[in-house]
Amino acid sequence: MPELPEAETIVRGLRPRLTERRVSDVEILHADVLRGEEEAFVTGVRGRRIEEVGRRGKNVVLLLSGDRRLVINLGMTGRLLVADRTDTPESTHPAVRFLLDDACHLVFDDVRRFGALEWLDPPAWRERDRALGVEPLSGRFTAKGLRAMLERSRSPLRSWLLDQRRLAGVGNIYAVEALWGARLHPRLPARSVDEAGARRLHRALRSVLRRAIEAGGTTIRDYRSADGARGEFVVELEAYGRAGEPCRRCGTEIERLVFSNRSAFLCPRCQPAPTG
DNA sequence: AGTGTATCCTGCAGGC
DNA sequence: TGCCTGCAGGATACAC
Repeated sequence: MPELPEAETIVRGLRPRLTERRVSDVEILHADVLRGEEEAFVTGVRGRRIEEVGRRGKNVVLLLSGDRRLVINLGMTGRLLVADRTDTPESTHPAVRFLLDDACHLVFDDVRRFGALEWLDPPAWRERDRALGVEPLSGRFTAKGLRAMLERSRSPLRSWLLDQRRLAGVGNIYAVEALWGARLHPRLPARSVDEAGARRLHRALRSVLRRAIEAGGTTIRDYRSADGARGEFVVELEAYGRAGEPCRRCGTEIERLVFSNRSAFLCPRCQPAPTG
């Protein structure tokens, strides 16, 4: 999906355009992207004002009047596009359209419809928020804290990083990139990372996420920001999608390996395989 | 606790 | 040109 940097880029684009706007109407084109009842969703959202536009992990969170939240998980191919008219060149698979102040549209567009839109009251939001791990760019995420969390798990590092209950917002691209940056093998068991390794991983995670936000995220194929722009971080990827190409640190060919049904990429020299 | 597998769904690239 | 397979940024449920 859109991972943390892509969600953050979308949020920054949406914020000035959505804040203080009223949702005057909602049009559901594909009800399967709604979690929960369509009726409840429409009546819950319609007529409310958008007070804040935020992010939690990979989720875009719109705070609506009456302390309700519209939580949007973009899945693999979800987009949130703002447009004056109903249709834009970027909106190829509209699933939900929000009419704002009878003036412009917020379109949730999703080719594969793995995305999910949910309308939450305060208790449901608290529960959702609690289920997600620490924000990796917040001050609460420290190298020490990371080390302590890693010590409690035998899970391979790449799987460990993808679990949203531990860190919120890291997906396959940035997990792979951070592990390359920290010189740690994706299959290395979390608890065998030493203190220096944990410090490198902490630093690499924050660095790659920050740099990706600066570049407006990574567009492989479908991802677009709120105004339809592509994410330019793709040219800065060191490992993800580079199988067979030389490692930019040592020149060794980047390898692809598959586990947990997903591709990982690594430099076999910089990121030595765990022994045993 | 962790892993592999399947599922949701569509599109695209590559091989033949 | 068409058909087939594999692959894709995610989340979740299941069996083992």
